[in-house]
Amino acid sequence: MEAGRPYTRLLRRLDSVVSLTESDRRGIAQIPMTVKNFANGQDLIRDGDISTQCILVLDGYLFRHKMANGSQRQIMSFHVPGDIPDLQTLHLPKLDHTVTALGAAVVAFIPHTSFKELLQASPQLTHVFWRESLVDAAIFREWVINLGQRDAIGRVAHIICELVMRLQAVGLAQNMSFTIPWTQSDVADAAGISTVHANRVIQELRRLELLEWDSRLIQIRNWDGLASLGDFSADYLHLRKGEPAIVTG
Amino acid sequence: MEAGRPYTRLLRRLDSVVSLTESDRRGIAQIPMTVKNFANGQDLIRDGDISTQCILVLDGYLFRHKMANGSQRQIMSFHVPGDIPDLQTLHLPKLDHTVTALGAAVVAFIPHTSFKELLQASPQLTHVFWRESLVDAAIFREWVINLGQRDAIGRVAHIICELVMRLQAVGLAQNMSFTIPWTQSDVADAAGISTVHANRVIQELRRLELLEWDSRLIQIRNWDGLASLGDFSADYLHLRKGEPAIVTG
DNA sequence: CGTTCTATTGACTCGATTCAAACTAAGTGG
DNA sequence: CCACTTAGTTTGAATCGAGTCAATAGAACG
Repeated sequence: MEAGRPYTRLLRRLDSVVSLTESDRRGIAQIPMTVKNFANGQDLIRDGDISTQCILVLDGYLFRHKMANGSQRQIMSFHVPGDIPDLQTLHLPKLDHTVTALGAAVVAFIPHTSFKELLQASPQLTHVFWRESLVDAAIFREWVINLGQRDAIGRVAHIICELVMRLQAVGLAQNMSFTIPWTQSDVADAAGISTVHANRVIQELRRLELLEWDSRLIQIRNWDGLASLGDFSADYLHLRKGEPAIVTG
Repeated sequence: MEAGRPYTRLLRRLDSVVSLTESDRRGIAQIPMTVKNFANGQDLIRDGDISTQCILVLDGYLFRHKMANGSQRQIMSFHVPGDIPDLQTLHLPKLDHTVTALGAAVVAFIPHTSFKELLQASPQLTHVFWRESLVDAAIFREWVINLGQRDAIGRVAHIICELVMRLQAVGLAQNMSFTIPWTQSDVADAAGISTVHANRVIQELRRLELLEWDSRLIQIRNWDGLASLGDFSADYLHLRKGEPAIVTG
């Protein structure tokens, strides 16, 4: 497990969005972070909690989910290193869903108080983090489309495409392949389909030679085919280096 | 059509979230706004556009949507007076979906430049608008659950419940009833079902005496029954007066 | 008063779920 | 090292919710 100094992940992520000033980089490097390990399936924060700190993923995966009708779990997002899955708690501290570790995960906790002080002092950083929270929202919009308009195989293909792109953006999907410690039942709950059908869809993806999917290791074999089946276009991820970040003069 | 001074809608909306200072209220009242009318079905901004201003709904409804697989439309949100459906363009100016008028609508355009100046000058207002954009995201998360885990009738019930609550919050759903100029095909595209099935589901809602649905006028007859069928809980709307908004000292 | 939406209905089809069972891999403890 | 357990994957058969196609009925519009 690579972890390094916790803020490195964050800096590397923000660098992909905007060029930070030296003062902003120093501010981030000085922010207090508490590193902690979580085991597979462990909840980090739960639906209904009032949060006082933010979670920065350093290593491994997290996912956000919520129960519908009391028992049916919907996974609403997966999170990769560099993500802050509960950034919204900065201004909306009451949780309306649960954040859980997918496999063993290392995270850093950042107290809201110091985070807010940092943002207060820098319009540039306010822009970058606000933007991050808006990309988060853009991803949910795409998931609405995914669940509302695509059939089962398209949904799963789309989820894989998104993960590859996001992992690639932080240097974690070399050669279009990555490992993720999920089960087919996790895939099913993210795609809004049954576990049995998830299994059939995965087999079909293999049969079409779009990818290899051996337990936890996924290797894309035909990106164009997969992207086309999943109706995937990376626009909504807003990955490229952004527009000028200056707020005013 | 009630419109009044355009910023009144905005102030009234923000008041429900936090208590603004006199200086913030003045700042909002002085922001330049251009009022414009739109006809049913007219696009305000389109997928791919680069936006330089924000849209404040004054009267009527807007909706956001995007095509999947080239031809299937998914509606991802409805917007009521007081909403700023493209608030995200402030930091993410490239549109990844289209905003369209649902029926005749009156909106105010707010230039990004003046909006950003205002926010730059007030941490309080930054908090309030950032929060608004996070509630927007929370609503998308709930729609992910809606489309992923609920059956057709539950989805439509949930959408109705959400609309009632949001309209009520801005004083536009007296006695649990409201008018909205949509067609059953719009409802279908929001719920991710076919038009024919939307029709059957609406008839079933009537038959169960949960509501009356005469063309454009919807009157809830049994809120508890409707909310229970739609597995609705208003938590995710984060409607109540918020937590202290002070960012630092 | 015809044209164009929109709503409604019936018949048929299909994608996906459910239920049930079998199979595989990975521990765990004796 | 082997019996036993448990979690996860795979398969088949029956069923069902929702889609498609096609036709009709109403409402709205110019």
